[in-house]
Amino acid sequence: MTTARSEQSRRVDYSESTRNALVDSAVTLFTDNGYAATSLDAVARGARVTKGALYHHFSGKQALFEAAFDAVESAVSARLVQVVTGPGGAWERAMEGVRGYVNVCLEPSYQRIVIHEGPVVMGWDRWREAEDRFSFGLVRATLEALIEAGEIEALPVETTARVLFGALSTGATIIAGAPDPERAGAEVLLTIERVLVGMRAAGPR
Amino acid sequence: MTTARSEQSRRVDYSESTRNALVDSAVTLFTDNGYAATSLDAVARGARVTKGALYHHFSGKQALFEAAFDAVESAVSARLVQVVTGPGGAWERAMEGVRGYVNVCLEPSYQRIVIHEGPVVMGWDRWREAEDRFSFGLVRATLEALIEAGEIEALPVETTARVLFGALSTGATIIAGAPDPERAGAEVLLTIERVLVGMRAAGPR
DNA sequence: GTTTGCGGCATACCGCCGGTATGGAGCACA
DNA sequence: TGTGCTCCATACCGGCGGTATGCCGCAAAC
Repeated sequence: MTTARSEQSRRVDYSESTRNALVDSAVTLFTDNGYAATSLDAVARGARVTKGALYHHFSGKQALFEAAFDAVESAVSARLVQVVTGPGGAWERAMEGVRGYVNVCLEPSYQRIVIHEGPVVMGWDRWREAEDRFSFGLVRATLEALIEAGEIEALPVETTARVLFGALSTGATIIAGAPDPERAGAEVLLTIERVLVGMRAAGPR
Repeated sequence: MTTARSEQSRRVDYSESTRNALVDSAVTLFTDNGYAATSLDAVARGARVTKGALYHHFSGKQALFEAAFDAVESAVSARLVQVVTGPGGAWERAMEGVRGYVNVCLEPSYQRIVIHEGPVVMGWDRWREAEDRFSFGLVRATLEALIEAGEIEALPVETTARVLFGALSTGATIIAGAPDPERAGAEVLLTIERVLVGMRAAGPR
């Protein structure tokens, strides 16, 4: 790692590092205090720079939020892809994906920045676009795989995937806010599984 | 209606009227521009008063939002109760309730204030409490009725109701944002119905 | 009818925060 | 060694949530 990045000049190294520090600081503060209650001065302080640096790298508070959003989503998606593309049949991989996604939703950063504040801060349309490239895209792909494998009967993929995605994130929110997360997690998984099994319908295997 | 309210003094009539005007103005502006982009001066102007009046009736912006929230929810709940307590068996009433709720979710005020910004502005815990007294309470009660009538097999009511509620509101959001709401509405209803039918499971009738 | 109290609201003002304008420091390239 | 451009700091502005203060008029007390 010491001699890496030798391709680019030292100057852009510094710049990248500053930008990353700003994003990290933003993720932390947005997660802890929410978008509205987080001041840009605080974000800059957390990255040990001033607002001038922040406005050099980002056009404004919204753009900073979107950068934080992308950072969280990228990390999460990378992990989920591993789970969903593992060994086993389509059904097993899907169920494994459900478990994996619920786990992801338990992380405070994902829950607050991506699920809760994302649609409000970015606007629902833009949030929807962004989601297509990340975790929702995975849910949709998994559902398509299930249909292609004949595990569940054909249905409007886009709509079903959206509704399922909503059910999943809602479930994860329940778990995170429950007094007994262990128990709540089991119940949520059972509920989602029951829904999927119900869709298995006519001739599953 | 002319001689109504004769019990209370003219002064409190004025006060109530002012308060209602503020809430109405808040509902309109929060719906159109969202919480963050709505200034209290604008709300006051919309009610043809000043910020002094606003702060006399409400402790701050959050309290004003909650008043708007309650106003929207009250109107909606009243309508939904009519639908759910209509004639017919438990299953029919439930399906009718689903259709009714999806319709409710199509109203911009309900969608933006209650579903989208509510959890963010009020905080998820407080939003959850408030919801118990309104539309979520209805979903839960309907689900309980279904179980009691033996239409679907027993399951953890609270969790299932929450997940179902999430699926419903997500579905409504899809419809509202779809290029062809007619078609999207049909698909969402079909999806939710299929989920519920899947739960009907073992031996309903 | 006069006085007194107080609820209902307007006006003026403060501090914080998002955003902008400006300038300086240092690397790259000629 | 100039020259330009990237990267960032400093200083400042305007808007908005929130507060302090005071007036106006109804209503009860006498």
